[in-house]
Amino acid sequence: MRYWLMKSEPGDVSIDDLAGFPNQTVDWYGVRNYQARNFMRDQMKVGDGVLFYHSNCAEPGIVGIAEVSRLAYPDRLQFVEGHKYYDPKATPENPRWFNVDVKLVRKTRLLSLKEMRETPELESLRILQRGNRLSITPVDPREWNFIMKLLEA
DNA sequence: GCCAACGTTGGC
DNA sequence: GCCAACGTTGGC
Repeated sequence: MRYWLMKSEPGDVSIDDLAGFPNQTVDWYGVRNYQARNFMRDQMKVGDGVLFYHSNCAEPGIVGIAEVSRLAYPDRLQFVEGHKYYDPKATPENPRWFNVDVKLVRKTRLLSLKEMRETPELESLRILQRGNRLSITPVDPREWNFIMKLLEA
């Protein structure tokens, strides 16, 4: 069992969008970075914990807890010609991009990027490291537990 | 909109 | 395989 932080732009899929989706589940489409893909394809298991993070918006931060609800499978959009996420080098026989399904556990208060930066216990969070741009990053169990406590408060 | 940081592409 | 050019991310 691992823990992850997954960024989503609320203009694309927000926590409220997720809450309104059938089964409160979304296929995590559109990842086109190999490191992030590898995390999904090679490491994520059903039941892994997910911090749902709003990025590229007015109030960036963690807004909910979710879980991996389906193992990685080929991202359908890589095959859709003309789509933003189309990849001409991908074929159904040899897909390049994968996604898991993510299911909402519960919405939380906003744990803002600012607050995380001001919290010494979270210094080691990957997302806070200089220059980090990865949309999916592993979260240490200690970091996860600490964040769970912060979100209860 | 700016721009630092970083990933990808493609000529050589 | 190098590396300059270009594209993207994402906070501010």
